[in-house]
Amino acid sequence: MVEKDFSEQEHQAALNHLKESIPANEELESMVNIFKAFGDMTRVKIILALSKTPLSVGEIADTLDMSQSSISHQLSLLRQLNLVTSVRHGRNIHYRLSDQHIITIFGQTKDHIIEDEND
Amino acid sequence: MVEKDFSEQEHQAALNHLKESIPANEELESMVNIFKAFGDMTRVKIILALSKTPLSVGEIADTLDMSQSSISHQLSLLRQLNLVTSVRHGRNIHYRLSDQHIITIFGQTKDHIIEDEND
DNA sequence: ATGAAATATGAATGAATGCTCATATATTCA
DNA sequence: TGAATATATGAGCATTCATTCATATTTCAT
Repeated sequence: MVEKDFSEQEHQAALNHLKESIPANEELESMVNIFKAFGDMTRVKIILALSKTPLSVGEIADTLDMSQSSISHQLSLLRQLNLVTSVRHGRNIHYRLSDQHIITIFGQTKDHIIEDEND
Repeated sequence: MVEKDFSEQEHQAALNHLKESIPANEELESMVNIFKAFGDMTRVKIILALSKTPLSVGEIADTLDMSQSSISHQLSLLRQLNLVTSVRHGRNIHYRLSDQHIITIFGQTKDHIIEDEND
């Protein structure tokens, strides 16, 4: 095979610029961290619960049948990533999703899965 | 506080149905697994590279400056999740994204991050 | 002030995970 | 067939991570 066909040429062109086209670690890290946050059943459930209504830590723990401590740890992580915000109301602290974008991403992913099942 | 105000009533109503409104583990698991896959720098880079052009294992390893073995292991995981597909071409195996949905999800997440930086 | 209730936090532990190394498998070519 | 090239795979190791347990902190009620 002396001559490459056209699509092979395209491939070569893409290959040449590929290395530079991939963003540096620092730029990708926040995205990766958000996906990491979504990659845990407990956190996904917390987020789904908060998508219905703001909730206190205790309410989330009750809803998910999990310990207060575990939920609190996870909320702390979600808060660090700005995925949730918290406001104290008396003895309770109300957590809510920081933006609705999150739910859109969930929906998009569900779409991917559904498309997948139709094979 | 004898009477609850209106938004408090809404909250109670939401709380009552909350437990049932959260999907069972089996239904969430595939979503969580996809997010887990996206929650790793190497796999994100592989996906971004494949979003430009189909690539062989070796080409990916070269592009990302990582070992053949490591890339192959990760590709195997991405394949299990139907995020990529592979076709053998002679000695090489060409990997490609199984659908463009994936890139949409990445974009959506980037939007979330950008919105976030404008606080 | 004091006790109770809600939440946060640090340390410890077991499980999951990513990489490496060695090796197996598959394909081409001479 | 046999050597070379590309990819896959299993075991081992170090690290990360989710939960638990014990305890600290904050706020309310009395």
